[in-house]
Amino acid sequence: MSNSAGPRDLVAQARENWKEQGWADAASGMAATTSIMRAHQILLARVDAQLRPLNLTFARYELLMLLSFSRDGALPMRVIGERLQVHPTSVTSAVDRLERDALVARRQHPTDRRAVLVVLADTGRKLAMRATRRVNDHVFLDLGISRAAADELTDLVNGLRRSEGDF
Amino acid sequence: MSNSAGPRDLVAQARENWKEQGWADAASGMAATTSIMRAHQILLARVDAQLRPLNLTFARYELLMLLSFSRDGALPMRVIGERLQVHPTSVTSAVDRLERDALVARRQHPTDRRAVLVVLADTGRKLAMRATRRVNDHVFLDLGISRAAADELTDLVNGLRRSEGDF
DNA sequence: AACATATAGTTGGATGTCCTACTATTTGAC
DNA sequence: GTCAAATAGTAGGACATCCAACTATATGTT
Repeated sequence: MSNSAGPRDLVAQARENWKEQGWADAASGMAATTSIMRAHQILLARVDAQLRPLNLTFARYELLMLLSFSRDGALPMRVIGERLQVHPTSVTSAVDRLERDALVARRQHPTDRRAVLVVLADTGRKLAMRATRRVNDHVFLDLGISRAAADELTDLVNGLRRSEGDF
Repeated sequence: MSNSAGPRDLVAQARENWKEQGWADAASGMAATTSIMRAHQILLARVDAQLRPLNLTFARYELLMLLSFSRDGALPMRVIGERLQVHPTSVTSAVDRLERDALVARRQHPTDRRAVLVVLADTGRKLAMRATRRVNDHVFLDLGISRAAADELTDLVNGLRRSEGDF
């Protein structure tokens, strides 16, 4: 019946389906999960659209920013993976591409010969600044929801992150 | 100084960095975006962990469920892409793998020779049911936040989706 | 010291997402 | 009716993510 024209709320639709099937007690979790997936897709697309002209992606941008905020502009691969909470192989992949573009370089760790230091190059630092201006101005400054709503969103996700042992 | 041991809140850390750099007005958007990225990673990992034993992923599970809720257990590729809000090539990719596992089949569209109908196989319908039980019981039923919080989260994301023209 | 165990990174492979380009078919304007 | 423009799918490619397996190095226990 709500099958008129135009875009419906697909999450609400799914929630109704869940209730009809007798899974009402899982509906909130399903709806929240589906919502997060869509929010991720929307925000990643917005950020990547701003970074594309700079030949960057959100993953690589985050890595550059992490380095630029670090004391020496250099961190071991392992620490990068910990901070960004991604798999070691994802760090390898991102650093490969950043190094290919001469934005970072791999260096020997001074004391641990297993470890690899990733050092931020000047070009990398400058590009990260340009990228930040773009994402701040065109994405973060106005997400399309109020600043209070954005903060609430962050708070609610904090609960989820806590349940995952993030802090 | 908050550089003690143990896991800190990396989003909060980033927010502080943003303020220090004079980007305070973009901090809420940055924090919310980063939070969504992490929430996505957490929830996708939980769901996929439940689906892996069934040889499914969230993307393919969603497609199976979409078909199972459809009137005839069949939809054109284009409609699937619209409903799941993914690129046509992502639908092709998912259907390829579902078809490989004999969970769906491609059929000719009755009136449009360009179009492809994806029809749900019995095995696909049964597997979708098993999968739903798993994700409901082990993920959706308890996200690690209260049901009210999950609903608030969905509401806040609704604002973002509205700003994207989702409905 | 010597060996078992843990840790740091990389490689190879599977999957998902998007983009661009291309083919086939349908629609719509003239 | 004809032909340009729109639409449906697919192919190929770039990237990101994870997992499993492997190498090299460090640690710690005896």
